[in-house]
Amino acid sequence: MSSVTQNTRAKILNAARNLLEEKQGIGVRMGDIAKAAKVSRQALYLHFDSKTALVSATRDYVDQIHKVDAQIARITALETADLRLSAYVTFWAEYLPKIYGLARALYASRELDEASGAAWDECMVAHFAMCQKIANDMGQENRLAQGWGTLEAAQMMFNLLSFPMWEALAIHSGWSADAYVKRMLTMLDRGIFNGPR
Amino acid sequence: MSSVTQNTRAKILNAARNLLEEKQGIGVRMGDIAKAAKVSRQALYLHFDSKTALVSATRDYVDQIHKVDAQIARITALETADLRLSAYVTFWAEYLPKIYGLARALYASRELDEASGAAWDECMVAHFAMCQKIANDMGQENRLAQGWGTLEAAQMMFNLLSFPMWEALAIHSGWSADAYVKRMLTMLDRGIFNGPR
DNA sequence: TGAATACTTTACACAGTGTAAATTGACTTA
DNA sequence: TAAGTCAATTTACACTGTGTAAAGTATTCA
Repeated sequence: MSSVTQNTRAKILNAARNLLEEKQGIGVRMGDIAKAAKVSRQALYLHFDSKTALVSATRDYVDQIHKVDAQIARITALETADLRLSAYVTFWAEYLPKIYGLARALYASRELDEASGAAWDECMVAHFAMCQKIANDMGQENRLAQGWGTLEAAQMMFNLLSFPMWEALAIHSGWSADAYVKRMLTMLDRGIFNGPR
Repeated sequence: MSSVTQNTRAKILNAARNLLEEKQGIGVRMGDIAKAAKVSRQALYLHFDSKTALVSATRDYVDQIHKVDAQIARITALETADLRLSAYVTFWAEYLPKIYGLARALYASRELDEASGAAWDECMVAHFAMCQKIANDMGQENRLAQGWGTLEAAQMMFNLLSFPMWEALAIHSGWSADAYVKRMLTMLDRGIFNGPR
């Protein structure tokens, strides 16, 4: 009757999510997730083909919880490219800490197996699309600084806002979210785009 | 008589270097290196404690071949911070492709074991020191833009010139070394430092 | 002759992922 | 109540790659 009747798939996804965040994405084994979800390790393979598939599904699940799609839509609907840019960087700085463990797990195994790499790339598609859109809009508004095409601008922006860059600055160097946003916008505004207006 | 009498350690280091570059740092096993060096897999452990130690030693060896120390000394000796900055970015853009496989191998295993992480960090110490030095010099010359302290400037510079950033732009996005240098200098000059003079 | 050195050979322990198959228990349907 | 279905469990094992251990071989040196 009550929502206690959680199905196994959801139990696994929750356990995976909690464990990945708790351990910051490193050294989480299938057996650990199974134990946390109170199912057998084999049950995991009944629902997901591989560890990569599980982590990937967990990311989708978390994105759903955070209503990422709606947030992106909101940002896309903003009036000017400037507004979209700063809203997006702000969103990004709030989003990354929420999925840190998950992102780290995916990013770390990215090089090791084919499937992980693909899973990571898939995550990054939406991010790159947004960067491309903003760079495009800036181009339309004639705001690209000397020496930048829209593609190169998008690529630089994409990498400036990449996960490893955020991790290095926010986690390892201890920058606050505000400092991160402010300085990233500074770099973008001064480096790639012509000052507002 | 001839230099054919290469000792085993050197044979292993050469094999490791060639294989790592050839395979771009991914999927190179101890057995593969042994085979390439024409020694037994166990001989590797006679000379190096672990795979991480071997890769790390290979990096030292390659740095020696490329006379990295001398290059760094040359750059440090330049007159102005501006000259040092552009010489360093140029050096970096020439150096990274030469050690791509090696760097990728170290970077990828960085998260997995303690020792690899330490080995990577050790590589990065010199890089960060140079960034710090340049940011410092810029500060001395009163060239830091509004909103940047020397530490934050050094951190941003360090990460802008990080391996994953270079890899993304030069390898994945296909930027030429020239384009990389030019755009990085643009970002640094406009984003962090006040224009020349 | 005999000891030291450097390497080889063979064997194995260990971790973690993924597969396979037989078994259990609960719920459905006739 | 019996048969059938489905999800999960249990147990066992294959596989990969790193690292360890120990006995054997070949060369050099004294």
